[in-house]
Amino acid sequence: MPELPEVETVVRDLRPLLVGRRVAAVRHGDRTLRKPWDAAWNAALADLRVDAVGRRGKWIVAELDGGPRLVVHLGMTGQLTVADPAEPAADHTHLTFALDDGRELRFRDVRRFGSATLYKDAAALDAAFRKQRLGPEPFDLDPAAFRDAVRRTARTLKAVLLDQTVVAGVGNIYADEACFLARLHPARRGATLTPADVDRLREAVVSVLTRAIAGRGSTIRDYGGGSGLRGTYQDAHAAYGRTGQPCVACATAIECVRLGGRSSHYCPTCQNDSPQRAQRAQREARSTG
DNA sequence: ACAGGATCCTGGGGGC
DNA sequence: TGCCCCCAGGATCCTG
Repeated sequence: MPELPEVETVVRDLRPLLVGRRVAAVRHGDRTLRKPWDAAWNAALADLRVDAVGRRGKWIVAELDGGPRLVVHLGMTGQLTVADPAEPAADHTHLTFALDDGRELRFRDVRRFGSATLYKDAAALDAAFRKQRLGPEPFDLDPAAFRDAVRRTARTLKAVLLDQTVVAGVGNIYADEACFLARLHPARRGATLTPADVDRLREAVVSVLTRAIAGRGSTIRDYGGGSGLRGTYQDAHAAYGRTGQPCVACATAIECVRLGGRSSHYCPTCQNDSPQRAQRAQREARSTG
């Protein structure tokens, strides 16, 4: 579920509640997550203080004193919240970290596509990110490198934007929103884009993510920030989830197709990359190398 | 090598 | 009401 803006919101909410706190105890359920929680980590975490809470792509990273890194991925339905122990834990709460101030950090994930992992130090975490070839943050994208990555592939723009090795943090909502803003059809093939097209796409990604963070992300169904508060950016969506509704720019009905196994929403007028136009763009792309 | 589909899991909503 | 099918903010493995 959560993409970069939602993960960033969770991090910002949790940071003041967690930094400086120590882990008093860890409890875990018996249902396995995408990566199983190792029971040995319960003892490894005991008494460690949280020094920092951050994010890399869609991964939440808590830095603990002495070096260990607790890394959480929310998958589709994950929720990470701080709660009072008196408040009953919701179904599908898999991990509970009791804190030294009497509160609890809870990880809940209905579909169990998420994970929580403890790395022994920063180097071990870096190695894991390198192994999965996690790409750059959208805000740090090198324009030339992004042009190369997009124009080198025959995949659709939708697939490229969802590829975490190209850019980290973009998911289904913001891929559609970025394509809309850049006026590029999500089914367009990367290799058919001009350098200017790719630059426009990169700027659209940054713009959409920045505005979504300011709106605390998009709540479609499960997502809430670190305190369970809903996001607001769903109200600003121009494409995602708006099938059949009028385009905010031209009033044409938004259409939906399946790309890379994901629903992809677009305006057939504003994002009308006709075959002729795509071919022309491809010729230009070849001639400019 | 690369692109695209299947798969993991649970729950909610729509149609009959 | 019940059932069945489809859908869902993701990542990874497998196939052609």
